[in-house]
Amino acid sequence: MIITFPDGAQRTFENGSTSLDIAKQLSNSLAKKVLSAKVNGEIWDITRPITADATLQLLTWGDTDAKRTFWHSSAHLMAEALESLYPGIKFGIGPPIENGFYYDVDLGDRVLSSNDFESIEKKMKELAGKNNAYIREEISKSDAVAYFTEKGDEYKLELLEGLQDGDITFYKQGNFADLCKGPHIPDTGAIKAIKLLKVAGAYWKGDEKRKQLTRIYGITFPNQQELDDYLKLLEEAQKRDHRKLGKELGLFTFSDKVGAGLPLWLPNGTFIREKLVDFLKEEQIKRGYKPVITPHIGKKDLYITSGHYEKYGKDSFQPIRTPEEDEEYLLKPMNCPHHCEIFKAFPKSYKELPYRVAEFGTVYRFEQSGELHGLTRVRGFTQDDAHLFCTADQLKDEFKSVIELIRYVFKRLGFSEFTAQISLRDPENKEKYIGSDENWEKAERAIVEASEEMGLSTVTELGEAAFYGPKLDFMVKDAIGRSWQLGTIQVDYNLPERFQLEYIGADNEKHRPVMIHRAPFGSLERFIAILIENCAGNFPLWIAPKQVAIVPVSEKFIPYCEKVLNFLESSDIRGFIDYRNEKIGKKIRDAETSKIPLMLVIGEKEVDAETLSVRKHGSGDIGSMDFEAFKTYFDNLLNN
RNA sequence: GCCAGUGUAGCUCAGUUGGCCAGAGCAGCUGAUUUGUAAUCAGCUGGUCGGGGGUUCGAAUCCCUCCACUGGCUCCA
Repeated sequence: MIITFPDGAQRTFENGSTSLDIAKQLSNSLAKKVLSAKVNGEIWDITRPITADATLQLLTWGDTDAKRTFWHSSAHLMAEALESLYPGIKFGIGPPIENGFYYDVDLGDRVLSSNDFESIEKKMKELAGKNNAYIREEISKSDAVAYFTEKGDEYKLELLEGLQDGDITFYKQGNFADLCKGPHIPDTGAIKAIKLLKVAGAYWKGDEKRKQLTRIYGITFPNQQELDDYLKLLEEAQKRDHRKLGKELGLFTFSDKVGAGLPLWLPNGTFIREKLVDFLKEEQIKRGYKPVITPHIGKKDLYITSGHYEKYGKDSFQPIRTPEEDEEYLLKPMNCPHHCEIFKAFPKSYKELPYRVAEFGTVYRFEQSGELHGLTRVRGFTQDDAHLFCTADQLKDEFKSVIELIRYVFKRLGFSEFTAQISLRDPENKEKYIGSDENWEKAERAIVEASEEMGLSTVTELGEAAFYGPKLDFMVKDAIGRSWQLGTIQVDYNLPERFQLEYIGADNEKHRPVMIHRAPFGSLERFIAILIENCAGNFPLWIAPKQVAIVPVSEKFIPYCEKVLNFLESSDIRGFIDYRNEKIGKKIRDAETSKIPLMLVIGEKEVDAETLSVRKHGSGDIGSMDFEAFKTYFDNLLNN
């Protein structure tokens, strides 16, 4: 048979050779490293015979697919260890994930905590040391059902229900057999370094109405060094956690007395926040947005009209009642209903479209208690919200303009790594969505084309659209790899309908506008959280609350420092003098730990020569320069 | 909301199987020191051990409950 390699090279091998055989013939060192193989585009066990001409790519640890194979096999190894330690437990699913793997198990009445990790890891290492082979076995559905019936594992039986006879495989290693389509590494011996990371509850099939299983997360590596490096990386990431830095840098805080999920912005955090708001306000005005302001509450009726009350009313903060008339008001969970009323305040002509109203609107949502998380998931937050009312024909251009804005914002704030996701409706379930087919097609096409024309690389997800329209979301990862949605652009056919929004067209007839919700930051809280983690607290110079620390060598030089401060102020540079009676090393250390971008050390030399001795955060002494040179240096950093 | 874990001074953490008046470092305050590129020295202040209830002669430590936080699950207009 002829095997074609990724570089296009072709070689003949004996029919029935496995990928491992082939690897051995190519190079012994390669054969030792290969974990799985892509045969005709499908990931296979390397011990599985290839029986016809095929394309073959040998996968080693560096390949994501090989890692997945390795971790999938590790999940089986953990399952084997668990079964041997806790006989009679039942298994859900145990897949590889981005970093490691997990297995969902039903432990019966047993409770597992991280205290048990050590004994499980020990057992896993013991089993791994046996070099047991992972053996693939095709099995009939009836035999598979019989096996798990005998074992009493209702979860596996439920999984079997969804599988076709003839399409079912088991993998066995040691004393453990699992329903699994594979592939796996050849044997457990390759798994050298093992670390269990966390336990969590996870609903069976992700359904909160069903039983909660115990999910155990772990990660494994082919050698100890890789594991150590990984753990080190996690540790480093934790230092960037916005909750930690927020405390250390005095950005924000929470108080039990005020309430969970209700952030209190401290002066430094407020400074950054206001810088961002001013920046975006200015950019929006340049792009034809009109700032508006609406109240924090609105009558219940408003949200009955918008439909939010029906969908979220029970799970929201409950209505506030007026003392006498017994009217009910809700804390606003969204700005759009108010903005719809703004649109309706005066009759609109097609000549006024697109009509763009923008508001930094604070909203309140009763998030589930287990969901609250630092600034990324809170109960009171401010959206950089705007609503664009336009005609269907204007959709695409509006989208392009918002994409441009979001990319500009991300660029200015150093978000180089983000993903853009287009969420379209599920073509199988069109009845789940509001709005006509024609409108949906128009809107979806507008999003796809706008993204293409802007050169934005996107992933498209079918069925992820909101019920009221398709959307485009921008996601950025936090310090520990969780992905958060920041910027968003959403088309809405629902609210214009519910609020009976209209404009007069060129034909002198009434028409319904389309509405776009959009927010480049998403929420200021979440955006700033991710910003903190992205820059590790070293904010871009233009938003740093304090830009320059003036550090006198002794108090004799304070008059000169004040002259320096005056100069900074007249140059629009935010400086302050460290007047404390401390040694110079201490003052520098404090400025470094509080991540002040620049320090000016002032002593006798500087006074005599009318210069400044500049020190940059993280880089140390830069050297001395005169006032004007410093200004130039600063401006360069500012515009970077 | 669910599962598991955690909660000691403003911050980071000690506090052995329940047993003197609950400790340290940093921060803060006072004083000395006048300093040349990441921590000067000394003294002092500061805690209803998350809240409430219980067991006990005795609880930071054991039990119950509520609250908050951490990691997941579900949710996220």
